[in-house]
Amino acid sequence: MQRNTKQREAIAACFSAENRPLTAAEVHAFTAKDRPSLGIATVYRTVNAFVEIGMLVPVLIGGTNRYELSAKPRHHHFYCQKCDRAYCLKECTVSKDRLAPEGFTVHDHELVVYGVCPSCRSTSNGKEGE
Amino acid sequence: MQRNTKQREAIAACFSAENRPLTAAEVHAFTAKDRPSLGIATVYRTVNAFVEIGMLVPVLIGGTNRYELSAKPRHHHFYCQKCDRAYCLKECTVSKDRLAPEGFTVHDHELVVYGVCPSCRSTSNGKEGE
DNA sequence: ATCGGTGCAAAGGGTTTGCAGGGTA
DNA sequence: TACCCTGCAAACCCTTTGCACCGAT
Repeated sequence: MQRNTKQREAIAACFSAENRPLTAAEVHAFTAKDRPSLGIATVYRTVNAFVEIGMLVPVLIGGTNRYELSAKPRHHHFYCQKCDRAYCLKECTVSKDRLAPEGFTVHDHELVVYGVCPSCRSTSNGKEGE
Repeated sequence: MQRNTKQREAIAACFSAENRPLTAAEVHAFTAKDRPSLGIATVYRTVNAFVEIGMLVPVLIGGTNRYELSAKPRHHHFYCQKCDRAYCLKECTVSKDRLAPEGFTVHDHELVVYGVCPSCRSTSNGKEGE
């Protein structure tokens, strides 16, 4: 049975607040403001626990693992090549039929759009926080 | 200027022979038959060099980095969740317009289909362990 | 008082890099 | 011969794990 701790609350809050796929490092950075002692290992363990209970789903884009709230309709993602942030896009527009040829069993699919996000485009900063 | 070595030949041959995105570990395993002394570091360096000269392109799916020949028409990929192999699918069928909302600059996109490949489906071999 | 959660540090995979020696041009 | 390429090992980054302590129930 899971217990409620301040750390878990802080980690869960990140996902609600950002509403986009986050890496463990991003979560760790966000929680550092309120709970500087919260270790990166706790972030990983908690995130994995949240995935197991179905609260988060893994989003594999951009090399590092990301996670987002599972309570969202099917959608795809945008990856900003400047700031390495992932964003959620609107609902899925990919036609489900014939995604793969005969012989392949299709379980799922993911569409990732690469480019530059509005924040990076307007400020032409790069890998900066906010 | 690049030099032709047996190692580089062997590495390039893997991509021609397999015609699908390969990880460094996969390339290393293939070359091991002919050139057991070829180190994994050489695979990484060579693959990165091939990307720089435009011969290979990175394919970021499934957690580990993969690479494929760039001399192929636009297409997407299938990732087998059993054997961890990536395959190339037919040409792109995603409509290019409205991939992202206002404010986002779109450079590229990638559609990944997850499932089980014919080889794993028929023989039920694969990674086992489930 | 339990027993899951946390912090720290060390361990584990994947990838890169430093260095000395080897092979191509 | 010159210089790139290679092998090996150490370094790095991301993620997981061991262990002792903390704290929610």
